[in-house]
Amino acid sequence: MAPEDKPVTTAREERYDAQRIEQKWAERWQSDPSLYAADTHPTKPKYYVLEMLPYPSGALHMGHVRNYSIGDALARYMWMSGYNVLHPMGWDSFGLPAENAAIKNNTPPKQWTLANIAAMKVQMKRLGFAYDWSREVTTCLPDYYRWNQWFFLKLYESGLAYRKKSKVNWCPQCATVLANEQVVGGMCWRHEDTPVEQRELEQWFLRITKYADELLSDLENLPGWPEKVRIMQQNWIGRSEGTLVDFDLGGTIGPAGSTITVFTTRVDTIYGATSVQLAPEHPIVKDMITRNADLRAQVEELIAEQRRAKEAGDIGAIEKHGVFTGRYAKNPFNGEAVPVWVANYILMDYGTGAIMSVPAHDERDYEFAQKYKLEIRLVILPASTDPEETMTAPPLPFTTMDGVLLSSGEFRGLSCEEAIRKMSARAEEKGFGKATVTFRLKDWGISRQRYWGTPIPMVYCDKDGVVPVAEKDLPVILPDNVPITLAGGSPLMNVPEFLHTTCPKCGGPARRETDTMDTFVDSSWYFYRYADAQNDKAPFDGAKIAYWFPIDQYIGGVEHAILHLIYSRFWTKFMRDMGLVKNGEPIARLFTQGMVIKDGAKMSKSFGNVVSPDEMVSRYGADATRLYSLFAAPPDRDLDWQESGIEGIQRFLGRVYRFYENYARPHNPDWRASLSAPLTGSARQLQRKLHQTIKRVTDDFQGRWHFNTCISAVMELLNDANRRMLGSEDTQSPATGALVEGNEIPLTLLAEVQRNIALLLAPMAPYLAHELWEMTGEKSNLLKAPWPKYDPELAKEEVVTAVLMVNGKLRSRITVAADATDDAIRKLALSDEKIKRTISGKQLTMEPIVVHSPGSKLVNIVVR
RNA sequence: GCGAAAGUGGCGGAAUUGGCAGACGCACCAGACUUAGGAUCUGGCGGGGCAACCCGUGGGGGUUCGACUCCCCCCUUUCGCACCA
Repeated sequence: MAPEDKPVTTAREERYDAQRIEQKWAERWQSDPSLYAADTHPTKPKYYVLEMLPYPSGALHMGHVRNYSIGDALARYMWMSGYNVLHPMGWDSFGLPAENAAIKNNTPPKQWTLANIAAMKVQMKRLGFAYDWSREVTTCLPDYYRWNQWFFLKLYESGLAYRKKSKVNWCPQCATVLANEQVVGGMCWRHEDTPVEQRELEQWFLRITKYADELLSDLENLPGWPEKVRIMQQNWIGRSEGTLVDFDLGGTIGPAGSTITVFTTRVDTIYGATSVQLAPEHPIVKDMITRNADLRAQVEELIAEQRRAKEAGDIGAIEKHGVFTGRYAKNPFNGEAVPVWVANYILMDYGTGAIMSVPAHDERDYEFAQKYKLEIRLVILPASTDPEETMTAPPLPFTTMDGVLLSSGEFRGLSCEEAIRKMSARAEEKGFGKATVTFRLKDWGISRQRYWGTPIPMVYCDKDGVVPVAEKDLPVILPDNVPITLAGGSPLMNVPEFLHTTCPKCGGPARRETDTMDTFVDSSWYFYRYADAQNDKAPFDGAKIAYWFPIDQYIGGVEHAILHLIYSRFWTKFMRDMGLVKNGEPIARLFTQGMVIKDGAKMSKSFGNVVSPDEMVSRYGADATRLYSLFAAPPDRDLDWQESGIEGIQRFLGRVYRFYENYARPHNPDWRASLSAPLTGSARQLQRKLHQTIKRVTDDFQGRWHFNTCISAVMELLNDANRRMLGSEDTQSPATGALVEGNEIPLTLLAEVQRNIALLLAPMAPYLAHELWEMTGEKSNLLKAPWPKYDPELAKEEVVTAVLMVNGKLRSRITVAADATDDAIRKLALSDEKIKRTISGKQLTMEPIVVHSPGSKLVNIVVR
């Protein structure tokens, strides 16, 4: 090797300076706004990768960084794999915190929000996330929310938006109504200590229940969704097949009528019904108790009790109470009159708010009947019961469907399943009931008595009633400079210029709806807007949706499993029925990442364990921050943030950098030459390691997304390469790091290793990877450089370690050829000195077992 | 109560299909280079034992030549649902 071919050795003091490198590349990237733009005339296959858009609270937190690091790694990998990638970002920017900030700082919500967006965008750019900012969506701006209003009009036209007075959830802290989905264990989803109250209000609802069946059944078509999320949605929808049965009260009681309709999933047990139980808030109860002050007081106590339990979040645990109303209702199947009770364990908002009580075959009814000494009547015999021994009935209650009806008139002897079918049919035929399906899912109440949201585009006219705003008059602009208070009703009521308008129908004076929309409306379709963000004629162009949808990969926290993700699915189905889109589901694959925790608790202000991304970036760099968030845990698990861990990653990046610094020789003509002759010895081993590493990283990007193991694979490769480059101790001073004469690693191989490490790190640590790419003399843009391919032949081992076991215990190891036959391996194993010692004096009980696994072999010798 | 996931060194975590338990990193220990080291490099690092060896993946049983991995029972933690008729 000629002296000038010796690698340029730089001073060891030349350290990895993340700030310098990241500054340099950030400037280059930002000078080209089209760098991350999706191709609008695509010839390549598409890939739409999306991370949940943030609420612009003012600063990113580590959960965001983790979320976006995963998404960005995937987007960059897909670019390198030759896809036309759509990777957008936006702001879920309506919502209460802006109003709270307005009160606190005396800053208008708009100003506060837009300033936060600007600040967070700077953070995102500093972190190097590759977003197509030309498609940015900001939900609080009229060019977005006008389409919320447009959709609302379409929903109204289709009868899917309606107004109704009803009991609604009210958070006194937020001073607004909440959707059912926003009530968590009786508490407000934003204020975990604030019990939700019930208020009677006139509200706008979206008829999500129209799609209840489809929302449920289509879960089957989402194999790319986590099982957990599908189950949560399934439970939330809560489909339940059953029967409605009318129990006659023998004369009209009051305005609410003369019958009680009960809902049951087990009509087969109806001959065992010994009472009817009503929810305390059932309308007919009022009519039953008007003349009895004592009864009235007791029922009021039941209502209060239920409310308290609901607010405490432990409904389900309260002790069962009830009162007898003095009335009887007739069971239409056997004509028997059973007592009517009011009980605190009956919920008004499920089924009909009335049940038939069958103590022998329902645990709750059993408990209640025991307490109040109501009759318990066995009407099902489990199939396992011996008919000869009917006297020894099984312990009550039992709820098995695997049984036969007993004492049930003409239905006696039928199986439960058959009985349910026949009895439902009978009820319908005789006109006292029918088979039915109920859902737990309720319509989505979207009215909010708040300022910072999309105005609902409706007008109230004394002459024409409720009138929608004309499409051409959209958007209904949310006025600026509105005084914000948390007292009484929407702040918009106090803005005369907004409130007073003219009726779109008659032109007479009218007033506007002053409630605004739930912010979950904004996020129900925002991802469609990314496909056509500049469109001012329509929310989007259908052809563009047809190309990009469904979203190939959506990434976010599991806390949105129900709220956002069920609303989004509903919105898509509605748009499909409008003919606006062709897909019935918005998201093909969903990934829910784990939380970021520290010191055993979720990072939160209240716990005081928040780590600021800005601080991490300025201390360790964006690459280290991102890479650590990928390295510390598999992405679906919780991540335990440890400062020392990110230091380790920073050291690793420093080692990578020095590996290029120390061995950089872009002037060598051999540098870019490809390897020709087959390698041997140490070089061959390094080459093998390289190809194995490419395989491991590629497999993970395509499969499990265990970036932690990807990164460790690259670490191993680097360690291996460094060791081999340093050579043996006697010829090499570790301090200088210079290549030495006689080193077995050809420069072409070294160059190949360096090129590939840059490629493998490109999705996860983009700044450094770009710098390294340049250091190797590459001129092309790493962002779209082809992802490396491994050669299975080169990855293959030629000799492998065979593990020798005796009776399943490790005893020795030998090296054998990778293609050695089982017999040859057995022979070698049995002649191994250690093995001979271990098995001397014992008998082989069977032929030694030989196992081939990738990269190794195993022999188990069974002796006695 | 129901459902789901998890439990592996001092710590984060690896072991992709039943086949070398502890990869990789952190922390720690020793050494090198140094005026210095919170830089860098080298080596060590589950427990016990001088050693041959023995023990070890929450606990107990089982299947198997072989179990972190499969089956049964139990314990703990986290999450979701919770009187849904």
